[in-house]
Amino acid sequence: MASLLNRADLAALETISLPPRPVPAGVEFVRENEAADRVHIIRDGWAIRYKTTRDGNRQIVGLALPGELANVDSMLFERVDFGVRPVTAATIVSVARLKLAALAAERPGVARAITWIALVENATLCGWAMRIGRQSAARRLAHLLCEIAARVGVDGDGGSFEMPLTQTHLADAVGLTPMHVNRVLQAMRADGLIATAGRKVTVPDIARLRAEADFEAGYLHRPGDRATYPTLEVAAGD
Amino acid sequence: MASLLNRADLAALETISLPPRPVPAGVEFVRENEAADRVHIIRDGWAIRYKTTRDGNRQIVGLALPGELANVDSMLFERVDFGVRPVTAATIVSVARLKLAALAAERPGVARAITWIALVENATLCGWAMRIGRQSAARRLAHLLCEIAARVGVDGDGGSFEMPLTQTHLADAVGLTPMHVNRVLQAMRADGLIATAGRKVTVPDIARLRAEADFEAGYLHRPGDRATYPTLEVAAGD
DNA sequence: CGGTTCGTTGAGGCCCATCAATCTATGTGG
DNA sequence: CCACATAGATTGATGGGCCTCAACGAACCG
Repeated sequence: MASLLNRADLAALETISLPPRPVPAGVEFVRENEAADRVHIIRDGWAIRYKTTRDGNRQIVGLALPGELANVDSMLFERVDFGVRPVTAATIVSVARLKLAALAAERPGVARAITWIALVENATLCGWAMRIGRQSAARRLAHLLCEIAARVGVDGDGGSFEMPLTQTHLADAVGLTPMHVNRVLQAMRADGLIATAGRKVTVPDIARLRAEADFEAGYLHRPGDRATYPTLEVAAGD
Repeated sequence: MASLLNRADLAALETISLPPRPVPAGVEFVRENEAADRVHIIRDGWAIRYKTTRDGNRQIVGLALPGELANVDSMLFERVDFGVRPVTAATIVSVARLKLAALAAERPGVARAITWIALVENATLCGWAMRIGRQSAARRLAHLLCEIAARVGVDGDGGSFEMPLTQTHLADAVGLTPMHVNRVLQAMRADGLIATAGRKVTVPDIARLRAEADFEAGYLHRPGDRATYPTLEVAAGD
């Protein structure tokens, strides 16, 4: 969010933001199928967006990492149809949805940033749908790990990162059972595609993992790919 | 699109729109993984958004029906990572992406409509991901039919509608093979959940189909659910 | 140090994919 | 108006990827 706004827009956003608030791990701070009157920014920790089926299964439909919005949808929709909860203890900053909508109406830069965020989520979800529908368990998992690595900024061989998701979370993200995720991860470790130690994941050869996953980072539109950011208008202030 | 804009915004949009253009069935007018410098509105006909895997499989990630945008993403992203093609012969109206972005920067109502559209696509994609990842073939198909019925405005028992998608399209939308789709549709017809005649689908008992599909229309945020549309600002002009 | 969450292992089975035809519509040109 | 081409729908046999059920091991934590 912040990196998409110039200084003035950011200051205006801070004016309407509530003070940071801690949320314990696992507490559903956006309730599935209930009204949500605030949009939340994850300041610290990881959160999952998920939907639950009537028969009790869960599908994770997105991750929110530090600096990202948990529920943009709430800006325009009174009711979101997914839940959000932190995986780890988290800190969030909240904004009343109508205030955010009003700010977006006043400030084109804010409106643009919101649209940008929504469209990146869109592209990400398209990819998830394609992989869940059309690719093997191994490829889905490899891709999820590539996506996470890219989002936490790991981009070279031997890079490692903290990965607070359990195998059950991974399963819910890629549409598998935890048992199968476990077996596939074992195979990936045996192949040397990844190494794990506790909650830390290491990628010895990122090109190989990406080849296995058929991963290309473009859809994430990360800062640094500013080639794709139209120069028409405001750029980041700093 | 039109129904989300007031008269003035709509007029402004028309100012920058190119004249309507026919596109034959099956012609990919937005190329997967290539630059797209225009946003297209489907005036007539149905189009599919899809992604292709390296090994040649296809996953449909969205439908664009008359009045809808084919590729909102192109407003902000130079390159989209999905392709779009009409299923039937279609007519489209195009707008240069930078002109649309500029219009959105000038007119909050346009920006809001674009965001609205992006967020509805988001909610729809979340649902698709959940069903592909977590639900049975029968439920996925039933839900897709419910969604289509809702989007074409069929809402009562015995309603019927033209459905130009082939069984292969349906398979690509729900992540199955055409053969399996065929078998599941046969079962649904035998159960009396649907009836088909050529390209026409009839739903004898929509409540039963929706129960089978676990369908709730809320996520589509259709006009008529205006309860969810914040009154903060512009409403439709007519 | 007992409870709880997470990871791991194994056996068995089902849902849906794969491969391979055949059948049916629709349309086209001679 | 019919022979033919082509796309789409249908059917059957077989197999595999992943699920289900059911434990057990390991790590964490108060």
